[in-house]
Amino acid sequence: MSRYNHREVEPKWRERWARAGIDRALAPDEAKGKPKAYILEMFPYPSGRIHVGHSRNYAMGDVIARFRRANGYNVLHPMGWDAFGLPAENAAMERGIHPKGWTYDNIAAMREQLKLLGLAIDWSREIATCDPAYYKHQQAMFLAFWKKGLVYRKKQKVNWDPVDNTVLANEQVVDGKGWRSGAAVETRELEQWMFRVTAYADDLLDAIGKLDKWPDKVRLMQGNWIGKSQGAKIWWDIASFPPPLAGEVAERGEAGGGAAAPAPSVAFGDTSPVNEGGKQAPNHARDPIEVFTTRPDTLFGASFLALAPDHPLTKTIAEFRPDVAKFIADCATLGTSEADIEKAEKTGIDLGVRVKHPFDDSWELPVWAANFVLSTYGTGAIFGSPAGDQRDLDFARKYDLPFKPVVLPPGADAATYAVADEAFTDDGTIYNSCFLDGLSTKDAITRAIDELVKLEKGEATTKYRLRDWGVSRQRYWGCPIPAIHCGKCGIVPAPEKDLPIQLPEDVTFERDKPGNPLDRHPTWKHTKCPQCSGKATRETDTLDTFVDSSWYFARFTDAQNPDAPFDKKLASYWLPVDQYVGGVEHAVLHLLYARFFTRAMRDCGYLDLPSGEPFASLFTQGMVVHETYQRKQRGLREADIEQRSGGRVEKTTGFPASSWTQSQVQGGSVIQAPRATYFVSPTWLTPEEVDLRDGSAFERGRDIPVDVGPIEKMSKSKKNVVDLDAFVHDFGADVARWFVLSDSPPERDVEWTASGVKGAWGFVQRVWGLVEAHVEGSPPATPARPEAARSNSEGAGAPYALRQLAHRAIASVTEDIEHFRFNVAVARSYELVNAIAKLKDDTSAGHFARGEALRILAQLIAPFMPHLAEECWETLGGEGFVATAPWPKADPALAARNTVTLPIQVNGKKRGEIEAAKGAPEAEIREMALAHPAVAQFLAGQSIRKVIVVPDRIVNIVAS
RNA sequence: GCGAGCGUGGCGAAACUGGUAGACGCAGCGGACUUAAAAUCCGUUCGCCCAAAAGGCGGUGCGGGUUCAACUCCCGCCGCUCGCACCA
Repeated sequence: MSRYNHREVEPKWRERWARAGIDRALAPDEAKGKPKAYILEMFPYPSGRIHVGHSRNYAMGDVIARFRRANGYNVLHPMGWDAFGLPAENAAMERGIHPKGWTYDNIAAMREQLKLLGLAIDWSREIATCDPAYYKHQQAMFLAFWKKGLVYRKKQKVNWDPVDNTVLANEQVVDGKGWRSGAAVETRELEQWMFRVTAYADDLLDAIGKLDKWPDKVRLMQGNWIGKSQGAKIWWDIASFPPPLAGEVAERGEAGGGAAAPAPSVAFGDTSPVNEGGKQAPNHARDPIEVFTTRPDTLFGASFLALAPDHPLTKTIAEFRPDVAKFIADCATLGTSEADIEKAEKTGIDLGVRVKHPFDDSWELPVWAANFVLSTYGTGAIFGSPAGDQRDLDFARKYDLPFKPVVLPPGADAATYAVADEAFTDDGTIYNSCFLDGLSTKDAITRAIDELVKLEKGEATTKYRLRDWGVSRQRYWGCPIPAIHCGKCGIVPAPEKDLPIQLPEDVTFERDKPGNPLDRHPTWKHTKCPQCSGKATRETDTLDTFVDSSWYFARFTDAQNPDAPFDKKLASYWLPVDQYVGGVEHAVLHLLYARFFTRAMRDCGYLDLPSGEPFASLFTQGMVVHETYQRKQRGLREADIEQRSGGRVEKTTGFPASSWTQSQVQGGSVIQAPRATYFVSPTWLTPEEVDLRDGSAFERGRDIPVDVGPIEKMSKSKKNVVDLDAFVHDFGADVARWFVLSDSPPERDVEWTASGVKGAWGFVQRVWGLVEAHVEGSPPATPARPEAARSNSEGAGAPYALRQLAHRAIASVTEDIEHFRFNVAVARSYELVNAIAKLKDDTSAGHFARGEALRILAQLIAPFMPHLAEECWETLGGEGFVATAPWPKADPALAARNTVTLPIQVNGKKRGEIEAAKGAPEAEIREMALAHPAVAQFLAGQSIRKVIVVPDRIVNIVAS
């Protein structure tokens, strides 16, 4: 018996598959009635090298793709590269190489690595988003969106990442820090290119309900992100300004402020003004204050208005009131991290302004500025209704503002009910509220809005947390935005015939010169205005790379089309993606943008896809995690680290690291390590550099003890990665694939361990051993007797039992793959192998059963371990490729159980078992159960009160 | 704070719409083969009681409940993970 040699077998089959072209997706007219299946894994960023952690995602998609193909589907399973992005520029700065060279080198290396895995990918459709042949179409699409009014420019406060020197979308800011750099995000005012995602806010939200093959978690996250709330806008008329300032403020207001620039240009005719914010400057001194609320029913409980610190009126007042100016400044220094928000006290300042209550002209309320009001949500102004909102109540108590309850909790007595320290925020009955008295919360909301509309003091409205997507990035390595700035004509679209607008290759990257190399380029941006032919400059911002990944799945349907992003018919045939596989980290960003983009493409005529949904089914897989290792440093000890911020002291235990800098310490808190003068940055070691023996870890070859750190997601930075090439060389791609799918449910993380690898390796050898033994063993003297092959219920004996088990394995594995229970499918395969190994029967019946079971096994493991399966299939005399052989069908007669083992319980405890024919009548079962000796013994001296027979399941006898 | 998910042997985990808890793998233990080891194969492995077997008792984070029957359903806690977060 020879050892299975993956080093020969694996490349051999990959070559044969490639030569036969079995992975190519068929054109719709070639498919001849085959249903289509578009299987896609989130495409990788070409960061350098692939490690085994990446392989899980692709292995899962590949199992599904191969399974669908075996089941007669026309499968599209493509691969490409999300190739624009910052790491390329950082590499350029660090190593003086060009981002393009770096990216394409990485792509070449990673393509070879992916091929090593034996994935059934149609490589003829490979794309890279940095290829002008790709981004040309993206630029054209940008122009089409622009024409449709889905693109505009806006001067707005943006999230500025001071490390990456670029703007971030709201979705890219996590806990006040850049999602990539981790640096605290600053606020800047910049002219931005925007995508009007909010145009689809309602549809994006409603359609979530139809995405029933998406994880609930992701649907929930998207719903929260869009954050729809229905309520009312209310306009509060100004009653008075504080006397000394009133005249002055009113006068300034009269002058119109002049802050907002006039709209400079209109592109594509009147339908789509490219600049927003060019409206008539509001007069903050006279215009009513607009407030958003979801609870207009509590209007009679209002006791104050509160404005955001950066609300225009607050700013206006601040010009005359140093204390208000100081308040604004104080609020600005406050951090935005969760810890800061939690600790920050609610503070405010009376602006001296008074407004009239919309329902009662004589009722005047004070206007405050308050730090807890957000300028970015709603209108940046609220009315405080302390009895019905905890925050308002705290605020009112602190500043001695009045409050009265207006919502009576169910069952409470109006005469005695009072609000103390807890606001009542639920629904109830309205009282103390004039014409709303006696109404339920729900009815009162409607009634209040009706009244507001009648008085022209407000209207019903819907607010979203979702905001438009700012796509401008001040970076080089991205898709150039096809727009031209002309002194005369304003901002005009680049002519379509000039696309692609290509990135110049002769650019410089210097660490000390932040900013955009495109902007610095001596000639690139200078061009002619397409309208007046005068001197003009190109837009030097590039598109957020999330734009690139928002439509790549559509490009795959027609990847090499030079004239269009894709053929409408082809895209309509393949889309939506039937199975999308990727990490949860994209639950909001990428998936939301892609959903927006698909709708926009549909509405611009690119696609026939009524739903606008790109991904019919989504699976979010868990990561591969691994222990981390750190070199022990002399003098480095664990220490208690005190972190003070505000009045609170938090103690943590850890290693003080020199990489901690003040800027990473939020809000002026101080990190102290009481005994520590030994700040040492950790030196991470790769698993290869570490020897594990006797439960301790040592640096390989040097016998220096190593600290074993927490188990974390495999990542380059922590070095806890296992390189794919080396692993495949040592153990083979099949072992890697099998292992990442076997140990944990796919949605959960799986820990990469040496013992797990050993198990997978052992399985490969065992399967091969059985196949070889079967083929080499002396064939039985007589040919298989007919009864061995018969698939009816008359069979008996060990060979027949094996046949039954094999056919049950088919049924089970098929179900398991359908439901993404790969770990269970793996367990079933082990059971089958165990059973095959156990059959010691050299008769022709045994031989026949073993051969059949082995062929079934080869087919069942083919999606997981395609190389091994192929080698076994061939050795067993299977026809063609196992990869393209039709998926086995379980013979119902064999898979079905004709007898069942029924446990007999007495009072819920198992006391015996009986064998009964499947579907045997209840009365018969009952007799058998009561006759069971052990059961009878338990029943002695008791009277039977009830016998429950669950057909083919269980018998429970209730006795006392 | 709000929302979601999870909690099962030494470990990763199974258990279909409530019906034999711990399939399968790893590690462990015992054995075979070997001069020996590795590899491979066979057996065994939730805990407790009993000399052993047969058998019994307990057992799915904790406390209650529904049910003939609960890992599964309901109520109340505890713990962990993730997401959102001063959202008006």
